[in-house]
Amino acid sequence: MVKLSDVAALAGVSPAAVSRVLSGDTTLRVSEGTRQRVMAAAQELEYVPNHAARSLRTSRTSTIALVVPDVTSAVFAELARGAEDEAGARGLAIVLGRAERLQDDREWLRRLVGEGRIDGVILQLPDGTPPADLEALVVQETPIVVINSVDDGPLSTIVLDDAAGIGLAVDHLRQLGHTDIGLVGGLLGSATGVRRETAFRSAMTDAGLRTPEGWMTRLGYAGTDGRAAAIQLLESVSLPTALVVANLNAALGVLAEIHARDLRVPGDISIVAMHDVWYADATWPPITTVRMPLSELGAAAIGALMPGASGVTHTVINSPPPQLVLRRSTAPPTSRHSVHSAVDSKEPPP
Amino acid sequence: MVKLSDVAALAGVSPAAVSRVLSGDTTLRVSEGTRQRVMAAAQELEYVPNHAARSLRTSRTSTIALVVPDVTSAVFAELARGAEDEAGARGLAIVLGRAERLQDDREWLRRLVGEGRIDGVILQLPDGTPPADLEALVVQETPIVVINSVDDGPLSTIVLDDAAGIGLAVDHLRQLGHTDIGLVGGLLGSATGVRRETAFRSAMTDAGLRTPEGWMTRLGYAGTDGRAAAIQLLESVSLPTALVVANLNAALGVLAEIHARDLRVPGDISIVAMHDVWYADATWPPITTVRMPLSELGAAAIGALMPGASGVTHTVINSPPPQLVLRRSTAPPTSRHSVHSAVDSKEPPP
DNA sequence: CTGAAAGCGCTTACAG
DNA sequence: CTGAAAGCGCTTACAG
Repeated sequence: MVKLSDVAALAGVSPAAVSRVLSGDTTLRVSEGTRQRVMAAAQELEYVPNHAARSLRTSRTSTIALVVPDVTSAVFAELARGAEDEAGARGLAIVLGRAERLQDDREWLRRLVGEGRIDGVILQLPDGTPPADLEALVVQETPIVVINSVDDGPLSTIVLDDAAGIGLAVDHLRQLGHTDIGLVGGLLGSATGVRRETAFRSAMTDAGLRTPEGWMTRLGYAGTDGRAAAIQLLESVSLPTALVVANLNAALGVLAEIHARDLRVPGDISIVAMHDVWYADATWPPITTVRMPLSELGAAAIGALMPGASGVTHTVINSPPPQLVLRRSTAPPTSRHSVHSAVDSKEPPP
Repeated sequence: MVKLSDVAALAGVSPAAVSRVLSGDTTLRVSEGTRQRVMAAAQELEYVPNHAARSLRTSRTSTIALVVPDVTSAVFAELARGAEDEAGARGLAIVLGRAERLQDDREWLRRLVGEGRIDGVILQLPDGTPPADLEALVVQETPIVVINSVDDGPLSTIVLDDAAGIGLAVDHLRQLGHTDIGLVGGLLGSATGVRRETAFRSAMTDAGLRTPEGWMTRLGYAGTDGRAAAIQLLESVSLPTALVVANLNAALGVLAEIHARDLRVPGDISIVAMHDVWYADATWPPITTVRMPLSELGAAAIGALMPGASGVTHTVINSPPPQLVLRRSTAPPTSRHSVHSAVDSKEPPP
């Protein structure tokens, strides 16, 4: 490997001068002639600075850890792309980690940080992580930003504008004429799940509608969770004419169960799901979704870890705003449901 | 950060002694008493060696780059898990990269290597990468292993046992009584696609069956590719009673198109797909798949980059062997197809 | 405007 | 059996 002193020798200057020229200079204390010679020499030798040496000297690693609970989740791919692009633009590398490790091997992140291998951590918490586990992370002096999970607490957070996204979904169904709308929600204890359910309730209230408790499930974001939710919902006495599904993964399960019962989407029931991923367009019918700014979330997370960023902040990403991606899983309700059945299903005591 | 000399001071020995004790010692030239004192001191101070310093000294980084074309692909998640577990066990970190970057920014990998940030590269090539691009990678002295793509050439390769997987799928359909079997294949120019098509042809031949060219498509692995393939297939004069789909992603698209035409799976047509991913169980009907040892592939790739590994090798992962995951998309053919229609569709010249 | 020197925190021949 | 010393390749006060 060619090193600084090689370039210096070729350019006829000291290594220090080369270092200064190549790093863009602090106070530009180099003559133009010298600068030219140095640049030419570096180019000719294809000089690339050694990362370990630089890191040892500066205590900066230009590396960020991206820790997520589930690489197969609907949100990961786009999130990772946003983070990667931003990282690339800043010359940072991204180290991948699974959030399970935080539990399986509590030393893992601590070791990564302790070894001085990373400048910061982007962390998406598994649903329902207790606040105590958050506190445990805070001790490390490495900056951490928690994404797509909690939106307050002792660590910096960045979340999506869940209220806007859910609002869009509800509005869409309203405009189609639906009044009986159910929610397939996230797991009880999921921070995004809570935000989305709250947003759903308030959007319904704003529209002058009510949703019986029986039309809202909280079983989680996975495909099987959606299937379980659909089983539960479809056994209600009365059915909603439309469902807002808080995550596209769950929507696949919902769709499967509806098919299994020989009901029709959107004929018997309309579906809108949060997050737009390729397979929303590869199901039958293709699913109408709300596209959320996930790559922007990823990019913002990188930004939040840069030296400039100050203290603990709580950010909501709402640019570009959530966008409805219209496909074929939503349509006006059919006349089968002629009665406005949105009433509280208060069951009599047994 | 506590450093080696701090531990040495507390233990009353030289830094050199601490280094030797902590690194497991070369020739164990330390008295038991000293070793105990050193270990105790390191533990008490929670000493973690600085990675940059060690890396600068040893020229090893304990970091592997994992470069893939598509994080949303059916194979990525499990592959990454296998690689990550193996890496974790060896104390390595994994840096994520997208294969697009190899084209967009040809400097990227070169820079990563040049900076001395990685010990090796695991690379899954985008379908149809020309061999010349492979040669370009070989110049770097950092070990590279190409996975899940080509199975020979100037770089080390690791692939799945595609022939065994496809054989399993064909056998399953045969046992159900199918004789008219089509193939939804990978992109023309996809190395795995070619292997799977070859395997399909030979499995059919072994079974004494023939598949007309019109029942074999080569449009790619994505969901939309599967949809396009289904459109093409379903417009044949005669239809096969079953399809082997070379990738689960494409199978979603196939399923969607079949639904769109109001045909039934498996009533009208059976489907088996390669790769078992969560959404195979979240569609309707759930899709029968062939599970391939992807996490083992990931782990093997890490192993292939370790110092012990010698020279260019070409490996096929076949343990555990591919496994049929029976779901509801396959069934015996219905009597509708009474005639063995597997004949070459040699069209007359126009 | 530029160079000589120190030092980041390790590891490892080389002595003793 | 253990220590003193050199050096990995940088960056950056400090001189001049």
